[in-house]
Amino acid sequence: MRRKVGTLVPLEASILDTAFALRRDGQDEAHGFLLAKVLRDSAGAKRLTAYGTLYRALERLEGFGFLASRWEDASIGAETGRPPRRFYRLTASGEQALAEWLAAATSGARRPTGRPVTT
Amino acid sequence: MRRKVGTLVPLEASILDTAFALRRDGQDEAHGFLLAKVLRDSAGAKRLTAYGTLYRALERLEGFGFLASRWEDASIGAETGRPPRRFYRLTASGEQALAEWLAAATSGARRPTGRPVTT
DNA sequence: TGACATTGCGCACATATCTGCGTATTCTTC
DNA sequence: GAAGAATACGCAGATATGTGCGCAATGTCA
Repeated sequence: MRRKVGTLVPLEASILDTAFALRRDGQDEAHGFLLAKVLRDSAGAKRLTAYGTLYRALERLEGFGFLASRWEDASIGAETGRPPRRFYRLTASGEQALAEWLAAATSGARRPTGRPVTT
Repeated sequence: MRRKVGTLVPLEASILDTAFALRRDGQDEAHGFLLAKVLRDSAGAKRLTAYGTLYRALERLEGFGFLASRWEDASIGAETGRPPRRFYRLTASGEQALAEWLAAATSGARRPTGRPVTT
């Protein structure tokens, strides 16, 4: 898809947007699986059918410094029989990148998810 | 299937047998997923298609005191992105139960897995 | 031996993360 | 504007464990 440097691809913008919305609702951190669910529900539905896509996007966003991640306290995962979760948090530059993307989007192209942009 | 009290069902015997064989090969402990693979390979193939079945059998065996389990050091699971593993170890009474089952099996009925009984 | 109760077993799915591979889309360059 | 390069996306599968549900197999009792 060849990214224009310094730009977000729509999925990345959706992720940052979702992380932003979750934080506004008191959820400072969210793991990939949760983000996937929220995205799937809120977005025009069929968005993000594959998890691999999301996890790779999260990796990219962390690489850009737009998200920061930490592993869930490992001792929790055991005993629950649940895989360990990786929590992502929106960074200041991530927030800025989102704002810029939204600004660019309103002045022309398409909007992030298909759902109402964070009000 | 209604178990005759104090008896092992074939799957349980297969598990204990496999755990015994693995220990003989230097593997003191094994997690469910590994046991499933070994069972699937060694047994007459089609055995144990469902993991749920195995995990429930492991639970039973632990309840009987024939297996003891411990969770893998939790910090390992994170960073690898792999679910935490639960390691099972054959206990003395488990070994005895297996021996009794084998004795009962040779004097009449079917053998554990379909594969050669631990030589 | 036949009826009934018990329970093991298989199937499907949930929880989380990640990798490989091929396709499709986008950007850049001529 | 078209050709080519870069890469995001979807699909499939691996790694581990667990639960819910219904059928089938087994043991017990009359």
